[in-house]
Amino acid sequence: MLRSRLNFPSLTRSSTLFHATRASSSSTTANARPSATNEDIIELLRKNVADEGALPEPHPYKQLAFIKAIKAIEDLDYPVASLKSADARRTIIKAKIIDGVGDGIAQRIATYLHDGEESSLGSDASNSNVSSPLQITSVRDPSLSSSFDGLSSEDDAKRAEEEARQRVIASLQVVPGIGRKMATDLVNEGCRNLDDLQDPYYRDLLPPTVKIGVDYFRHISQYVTIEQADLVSALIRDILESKFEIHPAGAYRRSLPTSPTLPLLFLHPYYNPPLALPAETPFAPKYKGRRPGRVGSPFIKTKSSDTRMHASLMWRRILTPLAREGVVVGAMSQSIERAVVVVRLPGEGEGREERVRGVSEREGVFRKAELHLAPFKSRIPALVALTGDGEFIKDLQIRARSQLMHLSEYGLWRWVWSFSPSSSSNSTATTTSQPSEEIDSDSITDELDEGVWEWVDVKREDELLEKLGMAWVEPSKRNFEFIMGPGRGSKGKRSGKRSGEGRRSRKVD
DNA sequence: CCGCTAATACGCACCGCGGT
DNA sequence: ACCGCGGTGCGTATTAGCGG
Repeated sequence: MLRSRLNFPSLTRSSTLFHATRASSSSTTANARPSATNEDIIELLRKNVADEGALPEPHPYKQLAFIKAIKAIEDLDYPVASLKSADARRTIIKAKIIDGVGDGIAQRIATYLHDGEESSLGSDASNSNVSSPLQITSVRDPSLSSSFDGLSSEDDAKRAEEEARQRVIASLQVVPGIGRKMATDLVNEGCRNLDDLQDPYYRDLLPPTVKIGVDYFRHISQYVTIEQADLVSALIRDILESKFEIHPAGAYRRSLPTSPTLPLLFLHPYYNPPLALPAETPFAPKYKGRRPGRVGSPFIKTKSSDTRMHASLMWRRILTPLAREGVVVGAMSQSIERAVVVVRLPGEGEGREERVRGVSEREGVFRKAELHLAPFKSRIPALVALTGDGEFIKDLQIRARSQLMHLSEYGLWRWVWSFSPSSSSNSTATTTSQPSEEIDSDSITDELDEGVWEWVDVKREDELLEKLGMAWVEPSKRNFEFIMGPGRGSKGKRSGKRSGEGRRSRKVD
């Protein structure tokens, strides 16, 4: 039961079930007529088996599918009718949480449950009164057209109505994961404010990650203090197996008093996958100068199929134990090497019981954390990359490139030519092969791309900085964005830069 | 017909840029 | 200084294809 409150993929089935049954029992009392028993449904499916068998060429797997569904429904400990929704289309979706029930059988069940009502499959009778844009106005101003018949006042009303609508759309977007599109859709469905999102009707429309956002956005929009960060990291260290090395990074490691999120770096000696070489040669940069778009945040965020995800260390040894211990409440995004989660701060002297209860009662203080799992051999570059800040990293990467090296959160590589400069007849080749030469990507021809990236092992942070020609910089002094200031750097819109110290000359070499 | 996987489509957030 | 636009990357939802 506790587990079913989580929104991780492997638990999606049970959690959906949890919400579905509760939702229907609480909100659909008006139209729910759970007269149809599970036996009725089974009877219906038995008939389907027989019908299929009566055909000249019965489809064996089809029959098998019906039989499998019958078995599943027999084992159910709740009435299928409780999955019935006001909208037949949503009944179909809900019915599919039963094992062995897919599109076809779900449709049959829904048709059966909704039989006799106007709103059968295909027609949207039940939907029309919800999706109408007039829903908002009819709620806000029931006497819209009846009391006034002057044209101008009607126009005014319309304008006011549209403004109200836009206000609602804007207000919904404070929830992380809800943008313009989703907010507009929700309003079109009749959602009138943030509180409505708690209603199972709208909740069911949200992807799991956004549900977490809805539940906790008031918490996770608040900054994490140093004390809170210490509290959480200590508890996590305590819970996870001791082989894990855990480093709080980001603004916390830079000694800023607060930060919008808590980045945690996890290292485990067994997690040490082979690394891909840098994708680009030093002479074929995808972009000249600064890369467009936002600065990528470290570590793999790309897709990971459910099965791979659940086999992963991130899932089995980090997220699962932390959820079980009442620390991780839910995930807003997750992949093999990176998860953005909501964590609950442990209360004074709380044990596991109290923490878990706090999570299920939604009592306590919740904050956002980023969990990064790095390959063990990437320990140092990962630590540097996660400590930041952006300008400091950018500076390091520019230095690396100027020395024909490549720095990422995964490692440091040195470019080595695969041909000997003396054997080349091309004169430009010999000159540009000197690492000290200035790189001018325009004048370089393709043949010069021939070379390989060679791994540069670094054991300590100062070693990495030194290899890039930089003297040691304390983590607390790596707030370069602050130093750049409004004069040089383009943006000064970070709100969490109230700390006046950390001033440091930009020239570090 | 179900359920799994891989490929594809889509939505969102964010950044830089140019217009105001 | 601010706003809207377009491009980019990320993550999720959706779809197609296939074995059972």
